[in-house]
Amino acid sequence: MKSNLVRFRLLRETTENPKPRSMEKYSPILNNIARYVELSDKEKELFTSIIKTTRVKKRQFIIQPGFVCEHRNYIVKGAVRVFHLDEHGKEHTVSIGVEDYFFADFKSLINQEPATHFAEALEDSIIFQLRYEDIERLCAEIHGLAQYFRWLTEKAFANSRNRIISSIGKNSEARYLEYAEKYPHIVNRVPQYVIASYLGISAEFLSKIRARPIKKS
Amino acid sequence: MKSNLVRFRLLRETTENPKPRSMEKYSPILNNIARYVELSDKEKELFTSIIKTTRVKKRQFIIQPGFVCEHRNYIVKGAVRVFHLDEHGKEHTVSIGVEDYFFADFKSLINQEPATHFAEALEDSIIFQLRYEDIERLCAEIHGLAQYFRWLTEKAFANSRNRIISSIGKNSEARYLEYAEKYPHIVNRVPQYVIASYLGISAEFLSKIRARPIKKS
DNA sequence: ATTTTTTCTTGTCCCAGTTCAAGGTGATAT
DNA sequence: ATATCACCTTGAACTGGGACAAGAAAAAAT
Repeated sequence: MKSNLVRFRLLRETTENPKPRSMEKYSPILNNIARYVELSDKEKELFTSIIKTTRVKKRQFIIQPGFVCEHRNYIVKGAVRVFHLDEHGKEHTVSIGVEDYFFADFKSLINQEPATHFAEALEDSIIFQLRYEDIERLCAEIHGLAQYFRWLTEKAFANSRNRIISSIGKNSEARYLEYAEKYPHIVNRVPQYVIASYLGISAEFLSKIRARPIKKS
Repeated sequence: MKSNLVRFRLLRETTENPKPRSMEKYSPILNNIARYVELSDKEKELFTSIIKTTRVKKRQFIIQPGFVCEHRNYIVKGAVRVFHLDEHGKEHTVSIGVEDYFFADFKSLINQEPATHFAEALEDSIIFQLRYEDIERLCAEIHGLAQYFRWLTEKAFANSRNRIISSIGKNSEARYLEYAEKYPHIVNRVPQYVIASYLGISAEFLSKIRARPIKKS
């Protein structure tokens, strides 16, 4: 935190001939950005200067209800799920992500209000964390970055619509098969009860679906 | 279409002393923008110059499957729903909006691919239509506008997450009561079968829920 | 005003998916 | 190696909500 600020100030003071920090570390997220917009070297420096790298162990929480979700989180390595605990103590998984995926309690993040969701590491993971205010400040400054996050969110929003259609339009088996086809790399990497709670069915019933005659995983 | 281009060109040529077109007409959407960002008069001129006003009758389609969703649509007056027809011929309403609401088949819009959804006027309505490329061009030019649409989409995305949680976490009655409390102005304005198909339940069952002892609408 | 269309209600029957319970399997730790 | 924990499977009994059918009521058209 403090060290981020210092690093940032140093960068600004050596604008003429910035000593380039090692950038390979950030190539995953920079490549993601490059798919949408082109940033100058200086903008990349600025952007990477706000990144905090966090290492978490399997089953560790990155976001917890009651605490404001301060960061937009990017998975460099590992797997994370975001879920919600309802009044009956049942878990409802909102998102499951692996490498090259952003996650947050977005309602908490954009309103800077207490979170209602958990984010839990499903494996030992490496996370890039971007503070909310740092992103806002940079988006105000760097037009390309505002565009990047705009497109990113529009894509996420469109996907989310798709998911609503599936969840109210299709039955459990269809939803599972759709998911398994769309995310084959996830379906065999995370526990089944997580997939079940993402699809909105009980773990037991998912097991029964998978045991069905043809087209089991 | 053609006429928009002409108008736009005229504006650019008279930059020094732009003859202000009447802006009252656009105040609903400009007020919406003003809640997030401040645009200069010139930017407002530019923005409103891409707006096409469309009048639709009740039951008319604004978006249809197979056609690319060219516009981001804003409801000035009236009510519109976006829905999807599944393989069994059942309707699934994705969004219901009244005044001061944006709608589109967002997947079609942002990928500029054929739509899979209908948008249908639930009342005689007045719609502002913003072409996809016009918005993209203006967002590239006007930083504030990119920020506006970024924030707008982030809010919509966060809401959409909420809805997923409700749809997989709560039962029909809870979903209906939540909806009725959140959108009281909509629940008594649009047909019940539309609400039902939005909540993912049959029209018959919604009727039964409403007939339940306490807390009927 | 009366006919037609659209929307809403109510009843009966049935099935997809839940809950509870108990046992199995595979990983991790000691 | 064996005990523990995490995860998965299978079964039996139950239930929320769907499908169908038939009518009532409200709105729109003539």
